[in-house]
Amino acid sequence: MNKIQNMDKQQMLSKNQQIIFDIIEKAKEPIKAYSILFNVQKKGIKAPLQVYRALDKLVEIGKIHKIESRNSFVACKNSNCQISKATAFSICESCEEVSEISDNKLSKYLKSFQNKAGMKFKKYNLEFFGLCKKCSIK
Amino acid sequence: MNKIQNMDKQQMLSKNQQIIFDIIEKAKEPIKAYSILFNVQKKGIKAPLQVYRALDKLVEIGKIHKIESRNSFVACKNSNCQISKATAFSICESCEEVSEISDNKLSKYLKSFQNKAGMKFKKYNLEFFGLCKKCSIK
DNA sequence: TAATTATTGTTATATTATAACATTTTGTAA
DNA sequence: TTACAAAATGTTATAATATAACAATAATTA
Repeated sequence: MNKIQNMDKQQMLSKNQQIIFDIIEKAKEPIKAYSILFNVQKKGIKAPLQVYRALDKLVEIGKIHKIESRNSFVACKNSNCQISKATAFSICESCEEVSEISDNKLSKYLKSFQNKAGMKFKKYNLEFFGLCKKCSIK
Repeated sequence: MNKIQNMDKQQMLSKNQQIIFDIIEKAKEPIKAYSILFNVQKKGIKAPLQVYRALDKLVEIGKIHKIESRNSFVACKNSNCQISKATAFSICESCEEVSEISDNKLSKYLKSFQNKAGMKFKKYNLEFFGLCKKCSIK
């Protein structure tokens, strides 16, 4: 029995997937693959590839997202999987705080957006950059 | 005299910047840093850092954009600098074709978007993924 | 002309990610 | 319940992407 129940998204996670997901979920900020590796070495996960394989799977099933501009990973905050292929984040360029944006209007607008070239979109990722409230006062 | 006139965007490019910009502009597809390096070695640019420094500058002034999900670079298709901080691309997951989207409604919508958390955005990057026309027929 | 800033050159190294192969575990269906 | 297929794991090596640190030169400005 290598699968462990995880109720959140009706998805069974394997041992390594669960270990790595737990690390990411506990982290208050986006976390990088090699930082995850460092954190799980005491649990027997020794090689980068073990981490990357779990990350790939977790991204695929929408439990985590990759912040492309930062090469880092965050747990999905939307307990229902629905928007795992439609992601938006705000990123503070000063403190590097990242939050997932859930705005129905925005996601509706972007989902319905169709390029003039006639491309059918399956997925999008949007990253906003600026200063968060805290950093803009300073 | 280390600066060379470039009329497009009223921006003087240095020797290395111009060499590297020319490569990117000529390329029909997004091009990666080390591929650029390979292409400019005959012109005396030998080290990755020389490429990355030019890329950083070119991104900063909006002559090129980085496709974050692909770690690659494309020349900006909008001759006026205006939207260099507001970028949108469509990416074919099959043939990897990338096109820059210029849609006034979209950019207007996103520029005016303000996060509920009160963050002021200076910049955004949006990447759509799917199949281009050609690939969706196959 | 001096001072400042931007750019270049160079070596070394850090960071991020995958290839290739062997093995084990899990799910499925005869 | 066995056999087959699919998914996950373990391991070593290496590829690909990016930056640190330092020295020198060129361009701009005061």
